[in-house]
Amino acid sequence: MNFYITTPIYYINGEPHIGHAYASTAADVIARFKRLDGFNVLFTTGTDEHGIKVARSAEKAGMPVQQFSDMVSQKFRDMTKLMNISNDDFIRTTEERHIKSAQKFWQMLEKDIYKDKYVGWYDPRDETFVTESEIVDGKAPSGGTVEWMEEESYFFRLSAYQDKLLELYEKNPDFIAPASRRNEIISFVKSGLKDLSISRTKFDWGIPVPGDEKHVMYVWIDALANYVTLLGFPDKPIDDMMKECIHIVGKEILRFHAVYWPAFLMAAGLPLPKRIFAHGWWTSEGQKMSKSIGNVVSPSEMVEKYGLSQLRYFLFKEVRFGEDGDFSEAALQNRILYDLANDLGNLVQRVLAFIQKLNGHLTVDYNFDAEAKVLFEHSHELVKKLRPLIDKQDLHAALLTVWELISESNKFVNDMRPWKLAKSDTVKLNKVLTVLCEAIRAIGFGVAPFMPDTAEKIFAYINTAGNSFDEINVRFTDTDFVAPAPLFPREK
RNA sequence: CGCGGGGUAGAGCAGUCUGGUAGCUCGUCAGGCUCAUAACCUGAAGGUCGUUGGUUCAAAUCCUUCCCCCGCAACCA
Repeated sequence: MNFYITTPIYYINGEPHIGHAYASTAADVIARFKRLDGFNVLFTTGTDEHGIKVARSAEKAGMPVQQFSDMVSQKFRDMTKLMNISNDDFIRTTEERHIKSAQKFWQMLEKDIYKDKYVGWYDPRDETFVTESEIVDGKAPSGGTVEWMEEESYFFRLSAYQDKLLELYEKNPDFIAPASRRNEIISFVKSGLKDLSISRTKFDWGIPVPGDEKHVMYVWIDALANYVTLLGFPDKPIDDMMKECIHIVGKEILRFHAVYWPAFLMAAGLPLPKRIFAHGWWTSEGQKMSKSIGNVVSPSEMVEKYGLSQLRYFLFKEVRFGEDGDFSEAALQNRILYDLANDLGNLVQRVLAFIQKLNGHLTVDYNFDAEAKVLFEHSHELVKKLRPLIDKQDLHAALLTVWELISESNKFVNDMRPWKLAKSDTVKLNKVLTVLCEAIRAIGFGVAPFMPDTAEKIFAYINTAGNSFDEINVRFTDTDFVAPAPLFPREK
């Protein structure tokens, strides 16, 4: 079974911050889950490098634009590494393979492309045309100063796709998620689609339009085409992967992905992705992230201060995926202390340290009593419960589900009192410890997509490879375990 | 008449689409356990679900009146 998941390709006009890390990590969690579940996964990310804004930023930085792009793109690559993102590929829109792909893509749209003259106001900040009514004091809605434009431009017949798009949304209720976003897009499309200007002549930092080299492609055609470039388009067939594709995007670029992109694909006669999922935005300590307030959250700072697993966990536990949320260090500290140290870390420690007291040897006994049987079954059901949640990108609910098993296991220890059994009933003790190892292994797999390095430690303690969910069905055998160290030590 | 989101225990939130004993996390109080990172487990207190009127046998949930808060400017997911 194939599975294709993408992050947005990040526009290199600024530095990577927590928002980029968030989108990439979300896609990473899903990709890792799917790999553990046996899927043939393609997981991609990259940078979007063309357009007048990048050209101007390079100018401001006093660098040749290509050199500027190389530099900023590298920062995004570094962020990917920092967050332990397991992407299979990293695309840059300035690469040869992409230029070729985007040009071919353009040619496949040609039946819906016509040349006309555009006269009116242009907002260079958003790279969009604005109407008179949108302009206030010479500024566009984005706040950018508008410029008068009178130029020849190619147009895409977007208006011709209005009904087809509405039909698409109708027939595939899950094409756009979460549902609230879907409604926004539908009402936008219903309000009427105008043809889209898709080329520029005012600057040349872009992909040349095939056959008319004084035009450069509109950045969004260029950027969206990355998703087919990554599949080897135009040299390889893309259908099998594209149909299984989930695009993770920020809510601010949902329109491009949920309206323009499927319209382009329909025009090109290419298959559509399965779903566009729009995530929400983070505020920082209750306020909008802003350079002037100085509260932009830096992923590298947070990783350094709190740890990678800790940060990754927080991003999906604190807020339901798809909604907006607030990033606060106090909240992060609480989650680390309560959820990670007290619940998860302490469970692993109390069980494995106890086994160390018994000479570090686990004597397996699967003839479970009623209580152990229940925990055993719940452990084996965990992945089954997670699967549908991951498939609807409900990462928050997935974590809650894992934590239910953690709580149940902690309660089980309290109820069974293995420290008493060690003195009175070693037969029962072995059963209790065996099922607890089963639970810990299941929890390790539940946590693995979110916190790969924490899962690795857990697996090392219980002699598990951790490469596939199938390992859950393999029974433990009598083994010596190494002494565990606390997973999330409290501060001294 | 601009658009959107929100007002549910001390705090942060779920539940509202598909009406039917108000739930979660943290905090507070009491108890249990002593294996474990003073961690873990159990119980209790605490809410007339912003306001008005209505529909209904029944409304946090549907319709209606009004009030309040936050975004919609910038770097940006």
